[in-house]
Amino acid sequence: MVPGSQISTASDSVDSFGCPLGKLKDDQQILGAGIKFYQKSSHDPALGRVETPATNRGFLIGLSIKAGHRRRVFSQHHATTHDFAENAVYVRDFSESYRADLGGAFHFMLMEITPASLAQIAEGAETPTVTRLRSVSEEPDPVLRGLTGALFSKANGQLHRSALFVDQLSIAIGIHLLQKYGDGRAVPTDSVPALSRRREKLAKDLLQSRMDGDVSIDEVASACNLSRGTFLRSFRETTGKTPHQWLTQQRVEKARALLLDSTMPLSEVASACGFSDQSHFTRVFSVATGATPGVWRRSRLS
DNA sequence: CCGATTTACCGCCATG
DNA sequence: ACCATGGCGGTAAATC
Repeated sequence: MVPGSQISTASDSVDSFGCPLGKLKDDQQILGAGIKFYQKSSHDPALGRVETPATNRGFLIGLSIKAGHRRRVFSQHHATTHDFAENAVYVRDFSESYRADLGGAFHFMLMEITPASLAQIAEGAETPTVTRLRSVSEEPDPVLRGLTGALFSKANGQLHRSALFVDQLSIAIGIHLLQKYGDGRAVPTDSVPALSRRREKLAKDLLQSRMDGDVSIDEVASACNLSRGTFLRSFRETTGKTPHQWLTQQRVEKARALLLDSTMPLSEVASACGFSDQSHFTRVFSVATGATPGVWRRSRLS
């Protein structure tokens, strides 16, 4: 099961992520147990366009080592800009095509993992089986930074070549990825039934209404004709999150929008998103985004 | 599914 | 005035 490790340096014109290699100053690869690791960097502020068609390669996790990278990601009808702080992580699904313009310095750890490898790691780790990761952009992950840093660390001026070192560490990284980015669904565990489509929508709508009004979990559960306990379990099964975590995510998303296209002071943004208090808002937002609301807003206004 | 227990979050305040 | 950080108690949420 262990493929061992090897290190290579590619030299084609475009790497496996559609990135023009001539612009890359540093490009290293390590094959771990079920995960491919890359470290890539460039100082060229105009890296140009990256494009990958939809494939079945699984998932790509990117970790920005240094702040200052920026990319504009194009989807069907619109484009979004992302600024990467230090240790910011993005996760994307290779089954969706990807097109982006890169800018600013670029220093990334990249990890590629297939659904099969995810399942295998989950099995060995006695965690709920997960074969998918949720899409993420710009979440801080210092733990992942530490782990991948160790992987690419140098001993005696050279990268570790011990297969055992690489394999064990890659498994540890895999477990971390599962726990932090796994999206709980897609496993037919009939012991924990998923929420029906209808109930899922109902529950989410009710939770949303809580942005201003007030709904308790008990009310949502009974609206779904479920006991509190089974509702919580099923909700987690289908969304991978607790109702609260899910709601918090919605609130932060709304806050991001308001911060960008309004000049409301933070205290107003806070209450508009269901945070009754500025300090609490700042705290939650920072955890979710990696930057305080004020810093985040200013960094987006240029 | 229910009840007990633990955890987390929220709101409030103080402070720089 | 505005924003960031931190402590703290009560309570809803989540787990067992």
